[in-house]
Amino acid sequence: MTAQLASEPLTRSVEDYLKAIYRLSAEGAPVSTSDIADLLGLSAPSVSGMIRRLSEQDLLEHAPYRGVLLTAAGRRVALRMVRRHRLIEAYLVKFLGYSWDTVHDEAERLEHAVSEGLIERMAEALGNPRFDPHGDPIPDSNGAMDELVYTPLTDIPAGETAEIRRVDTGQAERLRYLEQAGLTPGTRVAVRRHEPFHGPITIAIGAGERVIGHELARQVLCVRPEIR
Amino acid sequence: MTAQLASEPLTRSVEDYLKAIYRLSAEGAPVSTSDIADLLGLSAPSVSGMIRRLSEQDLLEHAPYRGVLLTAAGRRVALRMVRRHRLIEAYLVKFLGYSWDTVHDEAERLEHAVSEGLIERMAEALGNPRFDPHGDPIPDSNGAMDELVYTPLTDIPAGETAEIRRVDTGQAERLRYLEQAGLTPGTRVAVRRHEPFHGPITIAIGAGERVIGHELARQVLCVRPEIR
DNA sequence: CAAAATAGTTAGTCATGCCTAAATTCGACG
DNA sequence: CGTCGAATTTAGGCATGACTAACTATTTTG
Repeated sequence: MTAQLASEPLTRSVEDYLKAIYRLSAEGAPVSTSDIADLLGLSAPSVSGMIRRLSEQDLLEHAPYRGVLLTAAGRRVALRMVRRHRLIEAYLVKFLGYSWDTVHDEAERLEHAVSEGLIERMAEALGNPRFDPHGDPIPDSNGAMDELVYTPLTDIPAGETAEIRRVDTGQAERLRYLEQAGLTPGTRVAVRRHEPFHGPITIAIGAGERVIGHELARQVLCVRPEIR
Repeated sequence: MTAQLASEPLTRSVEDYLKAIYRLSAEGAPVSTSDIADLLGLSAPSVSGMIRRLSEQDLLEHAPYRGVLLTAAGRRVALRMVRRHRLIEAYLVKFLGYSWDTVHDEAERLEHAVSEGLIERMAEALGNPRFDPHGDPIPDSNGAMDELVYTPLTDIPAGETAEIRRVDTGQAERLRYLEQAGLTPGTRVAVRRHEPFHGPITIAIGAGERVIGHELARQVLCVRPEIR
């Protein structure tokens, strides 16, 4: 257990870097300087400098010219920020009338300012939810969280909306089709109509509508924007 | 009207200085460098430096060796912070189970992080209160606020608590008595018992109890910790 | 496989906001 | 009216965290 006794307080910058690196290391691969710079909107040398400071504090490991990986301590900080962010979003949507798509910026600032005690009170007021309004899992105070449960587009009831998360096909032809149709991860769609007997389904996306065959739609994996 | 169009964003420090200066200028007199330094826990040279920067931005006026006064723009910023602070305290007490005396630190950090929109949503959820849990008036979004209404200690019902705000006597003997009894502005007391026919009243203060004559108690002015 | 393109790092600068030490100013008092 | 002491300001330094310019390592490609 890597204890982190009596560490000096983390700055807002440090928290943002660690959260960004956590997000970028979903694949388990080392994270590049320029990916961090792009995500945070900073110059590459600024990131290089911060990487040095963070690795001196054992929050990440740096192989020069190769990239960085979070240490256990760094991941702990990142997961604490993820928990804060997602709980704040859930709270603002449930109790203060924010909508799904407007909470992000507010949470981005608040996550650095709330105390541990306030976060736990908010969690309790929400009934200790395990997922946020975007369907993303909320880590518990130890950093453990549920896996995301993806729902195929075919299983989203007509009239509901969902966000595309993963496309479960390797066929280039299908990927190309989905791409030009705008059906990429991160896109929100509303399901309009299911034809019976495993027929095509009609969805609204942005301004227009699309009709998707059942077989392809089964490979479009979504999350639904509910607080569960 | 001193417009403040397209000003650069204010830092947390700047907001804290302006709020402190506002608090210290209750009398309308210029505020001294050392009073600001004491209140914020900073060295006098640090305050001197910040005063220079703030007066360059026309947030305050500085007469060297004489003290500072807020400009209209500076007062506007200060009142916005006061509004935020008091609304946040009220919100945390009403909706998240904080007690009167533990909200301050949390509000102190949050007041710099919440957006204008969130503050207004919180105000609305509270029913646009005009006073915070300490009885202090909450400025409206234009900076206007009600005067504090003081209640004489004699008018606080038995069983209730109040905070002493002002002592309305100039008699040194009485002031000395109140001082040694611990009955100074800022002290919280609980009223235990009123003797009939304008007799003395018994109050609890800290650990012990005191019995105060009716005439003197009438001059001890309080506010009551309710959200009105 | 070498050169060009790309990615990453080092060097040096700047703004903010804090500090201590050393002047300076003001006001009071003999 | 001069001197002493307290308050204030100036001078100079430091940490954080950003930037640009210049250099170096790696990867891609003809």
